[in-house]
Amino acid sequence: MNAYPPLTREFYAQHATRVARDLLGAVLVRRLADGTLIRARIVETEAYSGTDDLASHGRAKRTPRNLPMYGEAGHAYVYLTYGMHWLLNVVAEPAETPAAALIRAVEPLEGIEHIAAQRSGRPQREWTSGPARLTAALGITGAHNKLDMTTQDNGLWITAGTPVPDSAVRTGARIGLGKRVPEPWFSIAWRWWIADNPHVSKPQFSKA
DNA sequence: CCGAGGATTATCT
DNA sequence: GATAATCCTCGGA
Repeated sequence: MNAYPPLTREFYAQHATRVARDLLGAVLVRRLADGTLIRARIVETEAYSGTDDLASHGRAKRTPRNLPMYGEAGHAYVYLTYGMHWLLNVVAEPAETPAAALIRAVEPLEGIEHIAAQRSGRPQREWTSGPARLTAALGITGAHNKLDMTTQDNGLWITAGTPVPDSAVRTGARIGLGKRVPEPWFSIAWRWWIADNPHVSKPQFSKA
């Protein structure tokens, strides 16, 4: 019965960098209202952690938008960027510590037809290779903000997959940060992806 | 192949 | 009023 059990709150309560690293290879699961099941392997993530991380929404104070980052680990933090794109994060670390892991890219495993329909007209490798592309493909919006992802009840959770060994993991600077983000935050290697995976958004800034 | 620029709006200063 | 954890299209090489 309980296929695809959600990752535990204890897992998400770890430091955002550990959560982001270990989410590689895990499987994002989405169950639509009509029962359609979509599964996609996580192939790229980023970490945002603490009030001193000047690239994070948690850098300043508590605001209505970043409030979920201060909440309980394992909940979704979904927000709109550039006025049109939804980005999915999972809250990490204990409550009161603003931290989250951004899901940047996934590899479709199941529910391919549904994904293709949402991303029609585009080549397959662009279906879910980007943080806003995957939310569009899986139908994730602001309606999912703050939902608990340690239960299947909300139709959105992550289950364990085949672990990815360090030898297959690459790291680099986070993508898309504003020009005014100071070092070391601008260049810190808080982005993780699976080497040679075609669904990664921008594999080029390679680094072991 | 690549770089430039537009889309579009909630949120913060 | 400016910005933004992005994506897409278009023009040029």
